Order: sequence, then structure tokens, then C-alpha cells
Amino acid sequence: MTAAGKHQASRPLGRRLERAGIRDVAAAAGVSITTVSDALNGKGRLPDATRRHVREVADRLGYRPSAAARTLRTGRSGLIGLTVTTYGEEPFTFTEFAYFAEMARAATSAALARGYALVILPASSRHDVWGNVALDGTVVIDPSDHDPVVTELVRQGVPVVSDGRPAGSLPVHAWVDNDHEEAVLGILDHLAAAGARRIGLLTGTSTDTYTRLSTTAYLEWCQRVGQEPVYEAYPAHDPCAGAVAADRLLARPDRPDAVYGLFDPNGTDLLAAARRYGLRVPDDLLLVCCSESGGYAGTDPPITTLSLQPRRIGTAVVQLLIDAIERTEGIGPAHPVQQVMPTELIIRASSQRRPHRTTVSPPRGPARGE
Amino acid sequence: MTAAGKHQASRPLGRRLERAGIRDVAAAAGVSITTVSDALNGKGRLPDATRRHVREVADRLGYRPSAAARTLRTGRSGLIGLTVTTYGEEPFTFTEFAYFAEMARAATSAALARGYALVILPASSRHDVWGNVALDGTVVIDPSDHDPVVTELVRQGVPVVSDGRPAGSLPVHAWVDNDHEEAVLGILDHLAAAGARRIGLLTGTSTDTYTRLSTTAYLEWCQRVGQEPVYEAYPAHDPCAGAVAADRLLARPDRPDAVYGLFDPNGTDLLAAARRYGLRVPDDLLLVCCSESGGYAGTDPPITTLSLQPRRIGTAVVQLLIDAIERTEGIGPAHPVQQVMPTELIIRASSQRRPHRTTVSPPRGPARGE
DNA sequence: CGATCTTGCAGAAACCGTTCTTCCATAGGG
DNA sequence: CCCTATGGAAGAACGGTTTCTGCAAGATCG
Repeated sequence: MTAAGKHQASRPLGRRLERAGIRDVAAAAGVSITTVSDALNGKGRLPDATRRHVREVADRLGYRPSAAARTLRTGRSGLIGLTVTTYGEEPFTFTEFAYFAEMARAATSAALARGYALVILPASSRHDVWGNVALDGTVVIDPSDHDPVVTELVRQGVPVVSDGRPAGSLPVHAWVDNDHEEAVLGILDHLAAAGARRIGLLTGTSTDTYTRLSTTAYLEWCQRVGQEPVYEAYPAHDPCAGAVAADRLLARPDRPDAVYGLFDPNGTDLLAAARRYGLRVPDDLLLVCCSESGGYAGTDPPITTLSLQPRRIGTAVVQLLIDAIERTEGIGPAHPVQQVMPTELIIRASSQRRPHRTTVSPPRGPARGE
Repeated sequence: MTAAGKHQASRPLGRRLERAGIRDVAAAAGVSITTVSDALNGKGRLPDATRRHVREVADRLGYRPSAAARTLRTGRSGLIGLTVTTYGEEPFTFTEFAYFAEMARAATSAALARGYALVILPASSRHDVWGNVALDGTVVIDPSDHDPVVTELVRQGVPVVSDGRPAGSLPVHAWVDNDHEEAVLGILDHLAAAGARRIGLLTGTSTDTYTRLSTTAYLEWCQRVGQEPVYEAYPAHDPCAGAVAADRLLARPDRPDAVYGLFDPNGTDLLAAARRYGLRVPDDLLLVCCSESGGYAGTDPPITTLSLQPRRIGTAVVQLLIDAIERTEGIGPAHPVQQVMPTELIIRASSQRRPHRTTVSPPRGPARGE
């Protein structure tokens, strides 16, 4: 065959120094390329002797299959994108920082455990970067209303799973989120039970679902229990604005006697503001904030925090995504899979008026009666 | 030509649905594949009319060049690995967490700005993951003594730049680090100037260069000024051990009247311990810790921190790496490029004995005299 | 007017691992 | 004894891009 002849002939001169290729292994082992591939990937029908021999030769030659070639042929890169909606030009959000870090960590672990690696790709990336990397799927943290990148990806058939329920009609394949309403209601009830009469809220001005759902839950709760809402909203991506907002909240004439802060730094912000106004926590002011930072166990007083459990979420998101990727590339379910994860309220001194009275419960029985 | 004929003939049946390839664009535009490639990459000698036409057709077809194919051909993936030495099984270190997050953020930005994306790849990853992704280079944070992954990468000719000077004789292409000795000496002098008589150190048991250099600097300083060293070392990756070590340090009979903590959580750890022993900060105990957390501005009292400037380091590391990658693939300098970055001491109340006396400096002149 | 240079574009090799198809040989069944 | 089933392995196609080579035609120059 002319084609074959030409191909063979051109081989030697095209050979560069560089690493050993599959051909070299085949030649060294005295078998065909196919046999090498099959032996290394455990695929064909080969006697164990051949398999062992090929593996040994490959090892000796320091053979590493080319990731690029494999990706080209199989259409799988083993790469998962991790996207964060950005405020401003920085690739990550400042506000949910500890959250993001924890979540990313868990996601990385989970992906690695299944043989995938994570690529950090902020939504605001130059478009060419998105085009230049072959992704098997993408995790989107807190997708914004009609994220162009996400829509584009979905249109191209790339599986997308979001952390946080998608706003608008973003066609993600699945999402994972906390039950934010329930979490807020739980906190408000907790504060009310601790004796709060007027609970304030420190919230954000952005339109993401977390902020929106939490705020509405607060407003509804107020309406239900007949309390006038007392809240301050600030641009959550501005680290200084939080301190200012906390101050404003405590400076109000209708000053709350308990506050829940939606963002991580709100705990210290509020604590500092309380100190300025001579308010003792928890005696004059009960405090809770949403944070993943362990630092709140060591403040004076320790502050009750709501954990969104980013580790669980990160793991779940990646599992869902990889499931979608590996679901024979076939089209997934029409409706996105949705998974709601629990939150955890870590109760510390700042939200308990009585100074740590250990209540001994009765020996047995459902000690429910008051 | 037989070869050509065969190739052409086999084309139609191999065609799958899927996205438009470069061939489709070529056909639709009525030009050759070469022309399409050149037009899109601005490479060949083409009249602007052709270029525009091809671009337009490509746009209409929604053509996206295949990243895998490009990588295969050019040998460049546009991907940079970000590796963290791990303690335990988690992919990142707990202790330097804020540091890591900030650093990663800056590195991501810097990489993106130059058209690269970052892949998170813990050193402890399953080996197959490392093999399955084509990296143009790798950033290694805090490389351990003889990291097998790093040596392997270097052997393969992949550029490696490390954050933190490499221990042992790890053959990295470049490294970036702070001047840890100078930083520690600066802090000790600062504390001494604030009236400290016996400065203690909260340090780690691990052998990384940061811990080692900082500790030696402390010991040397002690020897120089004739102070008996007072320190406690603990496994820095254990979040609880820090609190215990802080407690031990302040429980000692030769209790220090000033402490520098090498790790991020040490500030709160020490503050809590001081509170337990009834020590007032800064009156009875001066405090400094190394941290990137802005939270220390809001503690009571605010704590003086040493910032390692992870943002600058992350940026520098990536710049160095990409320079190495793009240096015509040629062999870089024999000696690794080394770049020492400044640290910043953010002085707050915890390390100043006088309660914030605003010293008005004389109108002009080098007011240096005492 | 012929020779050389430039421009505009096409052809095909190369990249490299996987997969599809084909082929051989041997053993077992009819 | 022939046919088939199956284990074992080889060969070629494939994927999509870049890049090197090279060919025509028009432009320039002597």
C-alpha cells in the first residue's frame, strides 16, 4: 500500500529525542502497538504473561501515555472546571471566602478520588482560556442570573452542576444547595427562644439566591411573629462595608437585641460595633453569623455560627457532576437533579443569655414536656 | 495520489454529528484547512478579506478549535499545576489556609492574565491523575525534602517553580520566598522595643523551611541578645494542638511577656490562653502572629500580624513559571532563579504597650534622635 | 521579455494513543 | 475431515490542529 509505505518511511526522520512513545514500547517489547495499549489499559484479551511483560518494558522505558493524545481520541480529558461568579475583577469572591476554600478543598478531594482533576476558571476569565481547555464538565458556584459562560457550556453539551440553586432558568444538569429558608427560620427561633425581642439582620445588596432566600425568610418570619423588620444591607463583596453596616444597624433608634449576619466577617464586625456602643454580648445583644471560620470559637465571647457545610456540598456537587459525565454521555434527566443539604448551627455563648447552664435531662423517656 | 484519495474517501463515513471541526469551516468557507487555521490564528500571509470571511463562517458555525488537538500538536496545554504538600490525606494544608487561599487566588489571576489556567493537584494525588493531565509547568507550594512528584516532573523536563525555597537539592527552575529570618528578627526587635523582656515562640514540629528558618532565626536572636529561648512546638496541621501549645507556653514557670506565633490561628489561640490566665494584652503580654486573616483587626485587642504577602508571592511564582515555560522551551539557567519578597508587619494594639499614643513628629527634618 | 520575488493559498506530514477491523492458528464439535 | 468458535495479536484508521513545503499567478526589475 502506498499510504502505509509512506507512513512507515516518514517515521524515522520524524522521530525526535523526547520521551518514549507507545511505538517505542511496542518495539522494545516485541509486540504490536495494539497489544501495548491493551496490556496497559487492561482491555483486550491477552495472556497475563504478555500483559506483565509489556508493563515491565513500559516501566523500564519510563513510558507515560500522552494525555493530549488520549483526550483527543477518547474525548475525555479528566478535567473538571470550577467556576466562581465574580464580583469585581478578582477571581474569587471575598465574602464567602472560607466557604469557598473549604468547598474547593472538598471538591478537589472528591474529584481526585474518582480520577479527575479540578481546573479553576473564574466566570470572568478571558474567553480564550475557556476555549483552550477541554473540560468534561463544570462546577459553578453561585451562578448568576443568566451566566453566559454556563449557557454556552450547556449548549455545547458539557455537563454543568451548580452549588446553589440556579437563578432564572439556567439549564444546569443538577444543583446542590442548603435549605436556606429553614436555616434562617431555625436561627430566628433559636434567638427568640434565647429571649430576643427584636431580631435584626445584616444582609447583602446582591441578588444571588443565598442572599435573596435568606432575606425573604427573615421578612416572612417577622411578618409571622409580628415583628417590625430591622435590617441593613450592604455590598457583600466589600470587606469594609460590612463593618459600616454593622455599626449602622446597632446605631439605629430601634436597635435590635439580637442580630443574625449573613456573611462570614459579620461576627467580628458586629462584635466590634457592639463594643463601640458598650453593648455586652450576649447580655445586651445576641449574635449569630453564618461562617465556616473556626475562629469564632475563640472570640470573646465565642460566637454562634451557622455552617453551610461546604465540605459536604463540594463533595456532593462533584459526585453529581461525575455521575452526569459518566452517564454514557447520554442525555441526563430532563429536570435537573436537585439535592438539598442540611446546615449546622454551632451554638456558642453569643446566642445564649444564661451563662452556660448545663441542663441535665431526665434519665429516660421523651423529655418533651415543659 | 493514493494516500490522499484514501484519506478523502474515508472522511464522510467517519463524520459524526457533534461540533463543527476545522474541516467543516474550511468547506463552508470554500478554502483549505490551512487557510482556516492561519486566518483564525493570525499567522499566515492572507489578505484581510479572506481572514474576515473565514472568521465569519467559523463564527456562524459556532466553531471552537479542539483544545486536545491543539495540545497534541503544539505540545502546549495552557495548563499549570498547583501543588500543595499535604499533611494527612486532605489536599491542602489546614494551617496556612488563608495564606494558601490568597496565594492561589493571586496565582489564578496571574495565570489567567497570561492565558493559562490552574489545575489543583495535591502532591498526594493518585499517580494516574498526574499522568492524565498535560501540564506546561507546575507551581509547588512548600515542597518537602525530596518530593517524588517534583523530581519526576523535573526529570521529564516540566518547569517547576516553588513557593518557599526548596529543601534538600530539589532541582526546581525557580523559587520565590520571603526573607523569613529578617521577618522574625524584625518582629523580635519590635517586641523588644515595645518593652518585652522575655519573648516566647509558638512554632511547629514539621521540617518545612518556613518553620525551620523562623525557628533558627529566633534561636539566634535569643543567643545574640542573651535571652533563654522559650518556645513550644506543635504539629501545625492539627488545629487543636495550637490551642494546647499556646496554653502550655503561658503555663510555663518562665512565662514569656511577649509571644510570636508562627501560624495563623495562633493569635486567637494565644488570646484565649492569655484570658484563661488572666493576662491582659498588651499590658501583661505582647502578641504577634503570622497571619493573612483580616479578622485580627477586629479582635479585642486587635492583634499585630505579619503578612507574608501571599498575593505578591502567588503572582511572582506564576510569572516566573510562565517565563520559564515560554523561554523557547530551551533549558533555563543552571541555577534556579530566586526571588525574595518582602513581608509586612501590620502593627496593632497587641504589640504596643503604650495605649495608642499618637506621636506627633516634628515639622521637618529627619526626626531620628531619641 | 525573461528571471526573480512576492503573495495567496493548498497539500500533506506529524502529533500519539485508542479503537475498529482483520487475520491467523488452534481446539473442539459435528 | 470440515467447519466454527475463540484466543491472541497485528495493521490501519481516526481525531483535529498546526506547520512545513510547495505551487501557481501576478508583480518587479534588469
